[in-house]
Amino acid sequence: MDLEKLNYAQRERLAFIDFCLQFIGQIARADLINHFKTGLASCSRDLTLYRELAPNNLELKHEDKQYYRKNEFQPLFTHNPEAVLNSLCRGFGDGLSNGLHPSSHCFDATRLIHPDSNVIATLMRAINNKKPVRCDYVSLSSGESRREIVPHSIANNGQRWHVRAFDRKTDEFRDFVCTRLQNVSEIHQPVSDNQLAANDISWNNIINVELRVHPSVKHKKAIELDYNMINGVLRLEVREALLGYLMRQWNVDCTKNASLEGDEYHLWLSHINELENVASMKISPGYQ
Amino acid sequence: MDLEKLNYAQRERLAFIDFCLQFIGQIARADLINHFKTGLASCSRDLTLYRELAPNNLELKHEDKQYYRKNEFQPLFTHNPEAVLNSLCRGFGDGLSNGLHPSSHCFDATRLIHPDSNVIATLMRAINNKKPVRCDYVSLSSGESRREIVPHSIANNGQRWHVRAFDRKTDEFRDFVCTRLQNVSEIHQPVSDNQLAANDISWNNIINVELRVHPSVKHKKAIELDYNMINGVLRLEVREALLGYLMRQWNVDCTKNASLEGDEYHLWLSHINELENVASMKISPGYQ
DNA sequence: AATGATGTTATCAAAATGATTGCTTCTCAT
DNA sequence: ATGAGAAGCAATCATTTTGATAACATCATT
Repeated sequence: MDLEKLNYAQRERLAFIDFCLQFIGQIARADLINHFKTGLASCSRDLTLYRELAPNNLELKHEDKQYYRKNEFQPLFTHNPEAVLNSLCRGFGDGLSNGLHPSSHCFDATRLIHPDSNVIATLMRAINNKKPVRCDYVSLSSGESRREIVPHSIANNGQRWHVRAFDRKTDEFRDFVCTRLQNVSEIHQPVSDNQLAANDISWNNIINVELRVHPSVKHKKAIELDYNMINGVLRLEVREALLGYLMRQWNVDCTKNASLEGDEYHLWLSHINELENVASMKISPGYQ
Repeated sequence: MDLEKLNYAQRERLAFIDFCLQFIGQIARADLINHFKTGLASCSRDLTLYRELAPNNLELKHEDKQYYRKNEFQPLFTHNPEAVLNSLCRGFGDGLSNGLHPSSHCFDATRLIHPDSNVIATLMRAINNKKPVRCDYVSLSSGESRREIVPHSIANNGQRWHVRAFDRKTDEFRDFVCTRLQNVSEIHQPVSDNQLAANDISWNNIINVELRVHPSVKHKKAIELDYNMINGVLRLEVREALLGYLMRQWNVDCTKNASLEGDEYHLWLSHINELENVASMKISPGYQ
């Protein structure tokens, strides 16, 4: 029997069983019924099929009529850690949210900023259509104003979702915070080439940086483990436009001699291939 | 025709169509085939069904043989913004990762710390089973040591995934960074009550805090929009044990008179119902 | 005007699913 | 210790869904 030959729905249910066994340790028929709104007999069939594919993965305990993960468990599916944690926090099953929380013991960081789904939708479509967008924007520095922007990407900077766009007011590419956009609407006009992503130099410029454990850290190994460093070094390629955010998000000490003090500095920027003219770096801890 | 009456797989495909129209603006049969590995005729059926359910949502453009979102579009499914952005960045379709990235224009913040999937699995199962765990832990303050801990929750503090657990070495509840745990294995022994979640006082204690726009911010409205504040106030209920992380994650100025300087301080802690003895607050910006 | 790519519709066979039944196993309360 | 109850299993059959195929439609391109 081959996993590939099964249909999407069947694979999905098997993956669910696999997931529950691995990350919860147990599964009952009722869980499957709840999640997939499937019939009773189907669940038995699914469990039987799973058992055939992986006989050593589970066993039924009659005390509580649940299937338990056996020690010899070998996952049938590869579970990406990020996706797993997301599933545990928010519920398994993207797209259709049927509210089943696999775990009440897993908590993602509190998000205080929630972009509006319609704003995201309008922006994403405009990006896809290569069309400009008209909106009211409330800037931190200059307050509210009506704008025309030509968006090309959406990115999270660790705190907020930004849209990267050509700003027709200032004639340059800038980041706009998604939650500060209001009354967004696509403009059905063509866009001149110079306002498209290909011309956003600091977006397209990839910077190589090298991070090391901050010298003030007592037990280097802890940080090396966190960042999965090889020989104490973590090499990254980052868009120039996003570099400053990254440094701030991860509290990277950007002084030349790692001279910042504070428990939060676990990393130090030990090398960067272009230090000059990286505008986004101005928000980095200790930069110049 | 009623959405509820359709089976899971069918609803999923309709949700996918709905999602693509709303957040990409278009969809072709090939996209469905790619994603669900479904037959050709099925896709036509799905699109036909979708059209029956929402005749004004899409139209076929023959120039490129794609279905396009119409202006009158009304979503058939509710798309949670967080889930949407996740889908755009990582691909639609949890559980089964078939690698279809709906968008190459959407980027989540760079994650530099990736917990090991097996460690998470072992921890989650131990939590569910209320069992202790033996592991090697590399602490920032005291280095490497063998430990026994009794975990009860996993939480992200904005940067890292932590496991909240009773530490048998220090006889108190503590946070352990998931990536610093090695050689993790469940101990098949019962746990005494005082080591279980119910006894983790600072975890169970919910603190009420009130955040306001930092007085140094020029255009208050921008921040109010970000945090969807009501009358300039954002009220939160936070676990005491996590409060300090939250304050640091969101750069909340925790001085009494909002006296911290720096562009990153958008928020100010204007009220807290218990200020004394909140140990986790010691990492908060400007606390005491 | 022919060609090719893609979508549509109809039809039929194959596969998956739902529902029902009778059975088993084990726990728990009596 | 024993019978009721809960949950799972396996077999069967009806129903629904899906896959495959073919004939046709539409439009852009050449």
